[in-house]
Amino acid sequence: MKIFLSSAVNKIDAKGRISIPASFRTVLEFQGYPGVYLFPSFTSKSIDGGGLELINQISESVERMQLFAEETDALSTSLFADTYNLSYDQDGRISLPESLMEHANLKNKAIFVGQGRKFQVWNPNDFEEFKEKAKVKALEHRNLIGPVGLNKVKFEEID
Amino acid sequence: MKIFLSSAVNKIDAKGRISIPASFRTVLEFQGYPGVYLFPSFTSKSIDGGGLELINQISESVERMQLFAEETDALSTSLFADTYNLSYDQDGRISLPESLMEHANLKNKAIFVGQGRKFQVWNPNDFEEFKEKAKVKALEHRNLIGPVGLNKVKFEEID
DNA sequence: TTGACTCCCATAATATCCCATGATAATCCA
DNA sequence: TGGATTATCATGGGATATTATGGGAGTCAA
Repeated sequence: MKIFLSSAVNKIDAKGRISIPASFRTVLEFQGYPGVYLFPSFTSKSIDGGGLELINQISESVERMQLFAEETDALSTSLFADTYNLSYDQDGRISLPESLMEHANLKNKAIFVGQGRKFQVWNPNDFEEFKEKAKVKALEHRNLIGPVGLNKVKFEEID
Repeated sequence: MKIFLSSAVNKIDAKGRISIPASFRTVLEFQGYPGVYLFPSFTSKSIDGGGLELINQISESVERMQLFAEETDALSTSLFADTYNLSYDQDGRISLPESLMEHANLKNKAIFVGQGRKFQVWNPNDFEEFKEKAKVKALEHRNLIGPVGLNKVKFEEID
């Protein structure tokens, strides 16, 4: 499996540890590194996460931008300054940095949400709220998605 | 056989397992991966399912959408967050995640319905109901399908 | 020494593996 | 061709592996 799929609610224990879902760990290790990259989402009260692939993509796009503008220094600074590379223990757990916990409003539970080439970590309640809105938006743009939920098939006679 | 055809009612056992019809497994394996992708249907109380081809189409669609950055998060969330990649055991059984069981109102039986490039999983009773309504609609749009009763039919994708 | 962080082990719940069975469909062969 | 043998399939259940999670003990630094 090469992409982050499905979602799971896990507990944050008394020591501040939380298990990364096993299926997510499989993807991370498939990408060649036993660790995870986390940073605060720009657009929501959640944490963006991924593996080597994600961080490489980000690095590359930042470098491309820096060829053209000096102001991107600010961007890359804030991007990389708040990005953490955490390795998990043999049971697959990490302890989240305080600043990320705060940004995503995490208490004692968190939901890991697969998003294809990356994933997000949310406060479960906040995520429910977001998901409702997301569903509406997705339906609005459903025609752009393609065959999901539709059978775009043409029937044609053969002689 | 390359497409999902016909339908079958199977049992959900005490452990929550259900057999994927053998003919469906043949299609899935033809697509190159021993697993199935399932997600709640946008438009009905059923589960949409397919193989690698389906998930690749979805992934590609999301990639294309990168242009519309602000919608991307919402879209990829509603597409990937509830999508499960389940591999079946050597007897061809999977155990359905709670959230899918709930969405499709599944208890101890489910019907697998072939739909060409994908398939659906329904509560058998709900499906009967749906079929009645579908029949009415089909009659209304009969002119779009062509002569009913023809057996030489070609399925062709539309892009 | 205190607190933060690992490493390691225990455990309960769940998922998966493996084998058995009965039913049905497919094949074979005299 | 018809009857018997083989495959295939859905399903049940015991045994084993995996997963998330709790907690003890050791390490390190201030």
